[in-house]
Amino acid sequence: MEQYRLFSDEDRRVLNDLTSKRQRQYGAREDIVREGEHSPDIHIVLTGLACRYKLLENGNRQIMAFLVPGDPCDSEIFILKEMDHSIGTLAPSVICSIPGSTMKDLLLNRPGIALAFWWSTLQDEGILRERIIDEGRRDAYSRIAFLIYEVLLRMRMVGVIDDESFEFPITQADLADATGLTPVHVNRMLQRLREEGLIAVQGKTWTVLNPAGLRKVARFDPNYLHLDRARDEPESEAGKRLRGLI
Amino acid sequence: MEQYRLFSDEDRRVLNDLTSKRQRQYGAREDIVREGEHSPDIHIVLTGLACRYKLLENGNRQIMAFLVPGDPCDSEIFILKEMDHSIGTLAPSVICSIPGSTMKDLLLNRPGIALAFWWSTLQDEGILRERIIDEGRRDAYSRIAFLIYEVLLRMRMVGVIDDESFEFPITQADLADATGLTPVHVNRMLQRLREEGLIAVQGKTWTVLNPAGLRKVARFDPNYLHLDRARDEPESEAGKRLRGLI
DNA sequence: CGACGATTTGACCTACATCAAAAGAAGTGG
DNA sequence: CCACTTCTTTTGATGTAGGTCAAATCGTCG
Repeated sequence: MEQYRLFSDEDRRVLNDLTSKRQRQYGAREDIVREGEHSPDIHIVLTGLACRYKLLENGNRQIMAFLVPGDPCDSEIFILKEMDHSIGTLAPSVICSIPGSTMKDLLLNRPGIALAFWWSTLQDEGILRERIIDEGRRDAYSRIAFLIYEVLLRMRMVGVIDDESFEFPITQADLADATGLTPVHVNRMLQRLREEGLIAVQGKTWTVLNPAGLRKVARFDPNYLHLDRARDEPESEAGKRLRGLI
Repeated sequence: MEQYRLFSDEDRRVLNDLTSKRQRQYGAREDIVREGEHSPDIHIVLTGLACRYKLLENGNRQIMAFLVPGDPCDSEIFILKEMDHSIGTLAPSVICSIPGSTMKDLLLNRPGIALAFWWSTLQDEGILRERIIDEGRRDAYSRIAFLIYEVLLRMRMVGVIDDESFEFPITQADLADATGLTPVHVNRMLQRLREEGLIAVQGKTWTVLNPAGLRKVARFDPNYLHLDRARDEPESEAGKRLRGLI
């Protein structure tokens, strides 16, 4: 979250405090909150990989967003009666939870932290909107390229990687659920991306061999991630490092 | 916004005050804020119809959301350096603006109003997620049915209509931009919806002849709109009226 | 009335889906 | 360490929803 603004020492202390308590280890493919339940807490992914998804009547699953370390899952969700989607892990992950009452307090009484959460929400919305464009107007090949490029960037943003390789413990079927394609077609598009020398996959480790090429195929414009920081805020070190990539 | 929670008299007064100032009349197809600009204010649609959209490199336009009267456009957007999408009217509309500084103040110092804005943001996100499912997993016919049903419901929510007819001054090309289909195909699907006796369109007035039928075709589950109000909040009159429909 | 945008129709084409089966990986237990 | 199951990836053949292109009709507004 510090991507967006520098916290005061006090804010940072409060956040570190909160996230170090109430941690829980999840296995792969476990639900954190389920559609229809009320979620009294909010959750933050600390390590691993999670996603928002929804199961459809016909048994299909649509993954609507990936959640990488540092991502808060719905900072305001506790005010709702029930979840309109589920959140689950894709890989073994550590998730921490913060009680809704504490969140409410933070959002109303700690402007610095509230601002960071707002930024995160806005970024989330941006990502959702971009996915709509993706599905509406990009073909399968660019769509998958886009998704991979976005994950690369987000993993770099939060500092879990430093180069072009990242752990992405996901199956092609998951990717199909996220892109609205069939697993078969995802497979063919991935083959093409590999043939073109854009990416390489060994086991769960994905490597972007040609970031510029992948970005071009994806027609990726990172403005929706709002990496340019808030107005009138000094740039963080992490931000500077990231700028090399985009 | 009162859909979500009842305001105190004081909150209502503040909001009425703010929205009655700084109103501006827009024609059809005018931009309110453009991608790339910084938006120091937030906007609220008072009458008419607006949308969020993005122009793509190839000239295509993707409409990502419709904004009906009462909808705040990005309550927190003023904290960002620049917009990642544009907001424009589809029909002549009255839009009011609230300065970012005032918004910040409201969000931090008026819990009642802040809560209503949070709810609106969460609903927005829900709508975006639903659109992703729509494009990813529903066929063209249900997709259009879904969109129409959602608009009907949202118009009823905010009380601009009382029955199954509503002003929806949109072209089939707009609808194509919103669904990720071609105008030609939108046309054929609309014909089918009319043949099946589900809807009728005369000019800019759309009528849902068979709400239950349309809802079934759309496989519409309204949980993502969170009409069930907040936890532990008494139900509003508007909410009760609406419940008949869903 | 003329003109320009919106809707409609028809013919044809392609990206992706569907179905089915083979070939690899990878985990499990003996 | 090997047989066995089960999940994942890959390949091939075939089908179809929706795209593309082009022209005709319909509305509406100056």
